[in-house]
Amino acid sequence: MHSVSEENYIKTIYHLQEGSALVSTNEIATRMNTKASSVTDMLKKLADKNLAEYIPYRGARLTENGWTCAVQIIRKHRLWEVFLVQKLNFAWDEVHDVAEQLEHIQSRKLINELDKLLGYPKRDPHGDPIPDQHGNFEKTHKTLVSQLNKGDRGTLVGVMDSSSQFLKYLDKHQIQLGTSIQILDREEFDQSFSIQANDKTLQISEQIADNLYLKLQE
Amino acid sequence: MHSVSEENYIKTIYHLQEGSALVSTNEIATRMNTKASSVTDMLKKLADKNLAEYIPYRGARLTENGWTCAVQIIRKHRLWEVFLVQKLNFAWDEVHDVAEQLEHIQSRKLINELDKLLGYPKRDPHGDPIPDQHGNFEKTHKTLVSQLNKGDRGTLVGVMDSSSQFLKYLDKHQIQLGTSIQILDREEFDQSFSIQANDKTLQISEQIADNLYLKLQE
DNA sequence: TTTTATTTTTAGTCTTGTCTAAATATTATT
DNA sequence: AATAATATTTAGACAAGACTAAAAATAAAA
Repeated sequence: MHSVSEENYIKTIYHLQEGSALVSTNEIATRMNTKASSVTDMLKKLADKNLAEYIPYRGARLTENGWTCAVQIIRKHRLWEVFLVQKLNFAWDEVHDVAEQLEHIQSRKLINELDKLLGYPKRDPHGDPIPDQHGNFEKTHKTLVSQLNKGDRGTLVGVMDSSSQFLKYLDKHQIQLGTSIQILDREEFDQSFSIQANDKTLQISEQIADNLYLKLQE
Repeated sequence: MHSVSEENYIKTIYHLQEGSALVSTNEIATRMNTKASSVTDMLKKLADKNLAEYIPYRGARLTENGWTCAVQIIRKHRLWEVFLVQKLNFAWDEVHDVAEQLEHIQSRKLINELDKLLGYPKRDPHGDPIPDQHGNFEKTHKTLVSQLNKGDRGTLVGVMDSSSQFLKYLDKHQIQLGTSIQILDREEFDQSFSIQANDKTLQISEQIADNLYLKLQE
């Protein structure tokens, strides 16, 4: 088995890695609130264990092994999130920290039974897909609001940032997964948007538009 | 918060401590499969944090603080055990190791909501009482079979050893919590017992008799 | 293409928790 | 009460993970 630390690095690399590109030491350090030197140390360890490929001064990427491992951690994280919301009355902005602890519990049976208890959910409370036992999961095709144009419409299917702060903002404006959203206007000056949600018009900053994923209506 | 290691020591001392007596370094070491020297180190740490009172060469006992902490860990452990059995189809001999991991998850809300989900159970799957939020729990008065005499009878309310091995033995003989047991005879030679359970007569060794708790019938 | 700035790595240190081996206390035995 | 046996502590070492500061490599700018 892998240590909690190793698992956290694997998860982080997974999230930062796009395709087969290398992830830089600094990116990992920033994301994990740690120092680049610590990352270097760990990348060597992960490479030794054949979980990542590490090219000095260039960065790292997950191996097949590492990828499999990452997907299982993410499966656990997301299933626990569903559990917390569905069974334990957590709000969607409260689940992340606890799930971060729970995702490291080691027990195949535990996680598969949890999956069954929850009815084999396909999505977590933030709209992210949940891998099954074999690591397969739906690829969502979703677009950031910040990349849309006037007139586009769709429904909210995910959020980029799942910090409590951001989710509370959405709650305040009654925006949740499934909410129908239309782009009314785009302000060139500050890249802010005017959108329609819940029959109300709302001004959102570029930063917010950068964290909302829509599934477009064709 | 306390580290996982600290929590494990606190829990162990709690289980070994009878009344306000001191628990010896060696007892702790044996129970935890570790070395006496490691225990000494940790006892100093726990004393510094005011979780235990440590008297060199004499042993240690929990402080008020340590006791409160222990009870909360035990509350978590036992609630998770109930969850695993009731909601995730675990057998009573499968829960211990996983609960041992889960008991260290830090979230007040998590554990209280879990308690609610389970209907505020009073006992875990091995018959041990579950402390409430405030640390209060039923004191069971129970007696080890090994201390009973010919003719005594009662119902099984708990087991001392909750290892998978032992519990599987009980399963094999269809002995479970609530099973009515009568002491038919006691063999002076090897301290073994002849008991009646489920309308069947069974010979049990002293070791087994040492791990079964009965609530006596008056 | 040098020079400068940034990124990454190395070297050395620290903390937590563990271990072994040796030293010291305590308990049991004669 | 002296000696033997057992229990406990100290001293020193190690592994995992993290950090700082300095060195080396890469990227950007002049």
